[in-house]
Amino acid sequence: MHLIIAEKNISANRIAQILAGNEKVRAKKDGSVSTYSFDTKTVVGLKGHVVEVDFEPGYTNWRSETHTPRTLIDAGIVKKPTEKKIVNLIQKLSRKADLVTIATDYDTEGELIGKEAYELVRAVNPNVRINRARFSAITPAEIRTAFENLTDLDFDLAAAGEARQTVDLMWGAALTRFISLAARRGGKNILSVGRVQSPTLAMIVEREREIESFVPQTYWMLSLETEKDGVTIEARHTAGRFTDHEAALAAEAGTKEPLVVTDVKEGQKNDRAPTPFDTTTFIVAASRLGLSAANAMRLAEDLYMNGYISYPRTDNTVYPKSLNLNAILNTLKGGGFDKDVAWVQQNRRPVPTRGKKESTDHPPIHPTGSATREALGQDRWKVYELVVRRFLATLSPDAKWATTRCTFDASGEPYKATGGRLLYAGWRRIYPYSEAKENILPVLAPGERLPIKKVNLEEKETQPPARYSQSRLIQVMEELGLGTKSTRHEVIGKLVSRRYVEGNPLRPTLVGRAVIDALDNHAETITEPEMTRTLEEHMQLIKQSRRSRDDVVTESREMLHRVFDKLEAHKSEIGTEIMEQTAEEHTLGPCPACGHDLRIRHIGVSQFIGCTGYPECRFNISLPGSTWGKAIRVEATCPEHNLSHVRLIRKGARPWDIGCPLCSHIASNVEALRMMPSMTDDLMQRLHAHHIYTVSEIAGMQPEDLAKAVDVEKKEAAELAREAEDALEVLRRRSELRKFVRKIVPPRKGRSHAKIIRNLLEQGIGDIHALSLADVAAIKKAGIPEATGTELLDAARGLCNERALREAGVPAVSLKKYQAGGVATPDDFCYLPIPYLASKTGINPETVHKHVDLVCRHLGRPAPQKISRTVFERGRKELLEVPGLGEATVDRLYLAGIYDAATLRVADPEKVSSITGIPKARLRDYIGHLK
DNA sequence: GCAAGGTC
Repeated sequence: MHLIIAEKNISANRIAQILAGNEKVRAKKDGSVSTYSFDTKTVVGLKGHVVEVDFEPGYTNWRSETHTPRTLIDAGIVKKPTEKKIVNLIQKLSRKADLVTIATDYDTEGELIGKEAYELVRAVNPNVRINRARFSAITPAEIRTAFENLTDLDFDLAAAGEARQTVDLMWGAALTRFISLAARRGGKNILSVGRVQSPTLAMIVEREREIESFVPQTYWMLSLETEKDGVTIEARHTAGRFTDHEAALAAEAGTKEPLVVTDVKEGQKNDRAPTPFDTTTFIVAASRLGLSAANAMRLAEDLYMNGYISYPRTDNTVYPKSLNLNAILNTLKGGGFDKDVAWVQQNRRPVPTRGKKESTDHPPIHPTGSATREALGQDRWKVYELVVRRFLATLSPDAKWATTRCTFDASGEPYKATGGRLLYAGWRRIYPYSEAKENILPVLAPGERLPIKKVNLEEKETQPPARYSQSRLIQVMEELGLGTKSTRHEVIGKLVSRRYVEGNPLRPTLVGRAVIDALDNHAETITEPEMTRTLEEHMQLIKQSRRSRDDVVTESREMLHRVFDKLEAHKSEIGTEIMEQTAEEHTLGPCPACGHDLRIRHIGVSQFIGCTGYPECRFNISLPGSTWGKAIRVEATCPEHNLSHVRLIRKGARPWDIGCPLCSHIASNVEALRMMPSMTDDLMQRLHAHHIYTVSEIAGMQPEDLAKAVDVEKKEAAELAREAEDALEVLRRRSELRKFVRKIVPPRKGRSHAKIIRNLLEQGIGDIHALSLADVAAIKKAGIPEATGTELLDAARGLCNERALREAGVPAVSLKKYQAGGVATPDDFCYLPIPYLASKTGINPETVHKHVDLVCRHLGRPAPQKISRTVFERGRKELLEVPGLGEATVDRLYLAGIYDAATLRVADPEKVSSITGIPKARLRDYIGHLK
């Protein structure tokens, strides 16, 4: 069997189809992994890297005393499978193979991925022949040629990739651990460091610094308006920017009629058709359509997986010879682009445009299938149309412009105007994404005199450099060689998720700045793109067998040791610097009570806003628990309280904007304060003026302090505190009700618990006790369906009964026995005869009496007489001696208070029968017997 | 819990 290993499933399938020719390919799924077989060949796709490098065991504990971050530099490195299913399948197939061909992508990572597959094969089949197919596009011609000219795996090329892996892992992991530990950050808040991410972050930080330190310069622009044949012409002073105001004013004053045309130059300009899309230019073009880098890539991958466009991760801007451009045009025919395709076929440029970069891995991004707007949906269609139009544009002729340059003299002051007219639209009729603005000047001749309609002197300021947009950053990263076509957009995502940067255009956060500061001061190697350049040079040498992988890695290890010499010497300094700089991230502004800073505090799952003046100042604002989202500070500030706004963020959920924490605190407590009977608007204002916002604060205050604060008598203050206590109690019960309802009523769309509680409150149901007394109709009105409502009522009643009995003093253990015997309510205790209770629960009648006595007393009812155990047992015996009277009947007689011969003898058969259901005749027999 | 690189 000939096993062919491709880089990914989709390539495996296409390689199989091409090699099989007319033969049918059998696709088989083994678990979740597909194989494609024909003849004696089987093709299987990897998933890129199926193994990952990691440190040898023993380095998992970040805080280990022996395995410190520095020891990671010299730690052994192992490869471990990340895609177990694929690894197992490859090895299973390898055992049976007599030839293995590695057919991964034609680039460094592809060679490394190929070598990983090679090692997996060798591990189970040491003797099988393994060779390599190299192709730069999966087209029939390329694939066939590649398989007719099989070569060997290039181990030097793969070793270059391995060197990169090792260097990245040890630098990244060691520095990440060091700096996170120094700044005491763990879990989700670690501070990551890496060869690509750190220089990228440094660029964003650097740009922000430039913006902050930018000093705007004032300058002046001078222009005039003239007119010919009713067309306004704007001409600018040839001096351009005037930095000297006096000079600008003088030029303005000197601009006088006559205005004479001094020169007219007509020319032509070629407007070159755009070059084929690689990943970066595609992302830039997509960002003009309003798509973020990550979104553009997601949509492109989707289109690729469904066969509409070619592989979207490429560095190539030159169509390979093997790519059949005519066939692609034919594929697009008949669809929504029919007219455009026909035009391109008729007017096609002799050779397609080509960009500066040419590589072997994949062709430029181009359409591969025809699609409709309906089938793709809005966003995918936007991207598909962009790819199609770009492809067509690269085959279209250049556009041509007629240009006019005109100079004027206004009594000695020189002016100029330029015009442009589109002579031939060429590619511009296909590709409307970049605007081409025409400015048509009227026909002018030298010596002609024109009127001056207006002279404008505009004062302007130089602008700071712009922040990086995502797409601009990706362009710059590419220029600097940072990251790859597949990873650049992910790096930005990583910086965002580490909360190093935010917004688009990208701004660094305080954490982002602090990390770059620390690294710049003590480990600048990792913040500079230079490191990537050097690494690439070294990789180049490895590829050419001029240096070994181990040699390059050893050199890198030594460098990292020197970096650690510096870092470790300044560990505590680095830590405090980062912590001090980032503390601000949680600081919101002045405490209303004492003026110190308010700060967001996170303690476990709970979070709140506290005062840095604690414990002298105890002012604080509670926040929802972190399950609702982590509280962070946001840009906006409350003009009234001068506090930063707060937001709760949670993965996968929309952010919850709390806004000004103090405004929100006040608003959410007004209702509770109004529950106090003596509360007035005026009183509330006085409380707020003293930074007292909650009923619990009022309840917790000393009357004299409260009296002083709101300027009332001490007696009144004491009354206020009492009212606050009552309000608190109501609130406590309300919150208990909320929890209770939440536990029993499952949440459903359009039926939020908040809404249910509101409805219940409207009906006067404010706690569990009130709920237990409600009827199903009322519950239904609150928006709970009947079945759930009944369940809710039963649960509420059960809980209230149990509470009443517990409160009366019935011990928990006995309570369980009563409940098991069907005795659940306080009424049961008061009205059921003691012998019945004792018999039903197996509890000693004397104990039962004690419980009944407790409950009756609690309810203010008279307690029944005590029955001793001996009386009870003797009575039972007496009753059982009556002929025809059995155990079951005795238990029923208990219900009517009959427990011995004496009580039975004096019983009224009529009454007893109605209670117990025992026929009157039988009762008369029993009584007759006793008499 | 760390990187960057493949791919989904």
